[in-house]
Amino acid sequence: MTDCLSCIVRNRAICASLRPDELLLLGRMGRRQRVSSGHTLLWEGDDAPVVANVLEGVLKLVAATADGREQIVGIVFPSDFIGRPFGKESPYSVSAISEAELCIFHRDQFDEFASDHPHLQQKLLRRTLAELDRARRWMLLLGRKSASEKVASFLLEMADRLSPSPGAAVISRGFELPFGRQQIADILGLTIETTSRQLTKMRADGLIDLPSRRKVFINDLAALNEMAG
Amino acid sequence: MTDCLSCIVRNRAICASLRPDELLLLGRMGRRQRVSSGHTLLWEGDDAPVVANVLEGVLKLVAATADGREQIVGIVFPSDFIGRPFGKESPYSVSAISEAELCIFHRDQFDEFASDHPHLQQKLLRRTLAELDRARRWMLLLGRKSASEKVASFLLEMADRLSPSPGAAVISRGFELPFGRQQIADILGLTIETTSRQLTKMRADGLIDLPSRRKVFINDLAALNEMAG
DNA sequence: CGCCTTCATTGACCCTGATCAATAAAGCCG
DNA sequence: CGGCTTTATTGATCAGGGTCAATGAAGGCG
Repeated sequence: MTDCLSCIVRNRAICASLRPDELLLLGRMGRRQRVSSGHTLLWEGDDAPVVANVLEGVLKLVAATADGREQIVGIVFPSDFIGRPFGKESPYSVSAISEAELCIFHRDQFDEFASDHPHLQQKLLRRTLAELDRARRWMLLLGRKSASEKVASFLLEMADRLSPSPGAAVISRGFELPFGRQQIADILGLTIETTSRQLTKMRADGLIDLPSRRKVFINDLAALNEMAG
Repeated sequence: MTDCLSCIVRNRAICASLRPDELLLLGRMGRRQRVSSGHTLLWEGDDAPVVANVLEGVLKLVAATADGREQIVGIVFPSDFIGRPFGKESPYSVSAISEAELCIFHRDQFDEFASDHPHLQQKLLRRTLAELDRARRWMLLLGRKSASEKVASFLLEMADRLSPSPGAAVISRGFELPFGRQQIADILGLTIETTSRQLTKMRADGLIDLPSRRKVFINDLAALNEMAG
């Protein structure tokens, strides 16, 4: 079974409004694919003939300067969308930062399907607007916040986005970041050293615990919120 | 005549796909409004009961930290859209930075109209995707570029966006920025002093001319491109 | 025209975060 | 387990850009 019905069906955020026959049609258009951590699906500036729906895993969107400095401009979690419907080339590269499972569509085919299904298009619009809001809040962080404010904001955002259900007590149970230190630095517009120092200081001050490289416990949520500004 | 048909009709980017009767209906829903420079239409965090279409003038989208640092997260030119279709509260404030003329719609009414007109919704989706791409390129600038790279990138982007028609030789004729120095600083995540020093240096190096406070001539486009990275 | 306000430029100094370099701790695999 | 690679931490130093302060130039208006 090469189609992608099961993954589409699971993605209720996008497809809740489709009828069963429409769902079936969309599912048949998709192709399931596993990608391994570190693999780059799309390169910045290349033609992007596909869009995809993320089932499992985490991916990053990376923009880079000519001399190799990198900025992560988006983080893609399960049920998020990759690629540029109605677009041509991808303005950033897309790489998996963990094992991931995708449902891939030919862009033209998907665009056509979307054009014929206003409800799907409306869902896409809502998600894109939400993503734009998130990007803009991130611009405030990148342009105006200090290193400590950046790291505190990052931990709070991750505690929120990594919660399986909204309001779940992911904070009290701690959580596991899908990123290494360099990737956190690339998200925050910092160096790996500054990121590490800030985390170490927050642990020393008792705000957080770092039981392993990627695990985080938040001890003092109020102080962290204060710190994030 | 309080309706807004003429301004809607002019906005071909959004409305090119609507039939004449649909256009008329949409035009009747809108209300024309002039706003003066400096006036804030929407406040960050407030409920935003309207969306609007910009006819004339320039507006800024501003996000701010609790202690008052500001970052401009979007610039709104004529034919652009303001507000958050399908959203509730505005995550940033919207202020006019020049005399502006808008066509304002009640959000609920507009949402309903959009839901019934897939072509309009598709246009909105395309614009939102383009805006998201722009925001993400800006994140690279904010997170990873030096002051001189930021200012050079800014001048090039403005030369491009202020061209009346794509490819028009706005560069050779020079152009007038709709921003003061503080606003440029707020766009680039710099201070006004650093912005001023960079511009002065570029003029001293012969890359640009600054015949008046807001006018810019680009003398050496290649060098500026090089500098922008 | 001349006063006054706003906006921009320039200078001196300092601090945050980058850079360079060394060490330490985890993961990986035979 | 022990060697090897990758990733993270820590230290020392430096510089880009922020901060504070003064000056200068434009625009607004009676």
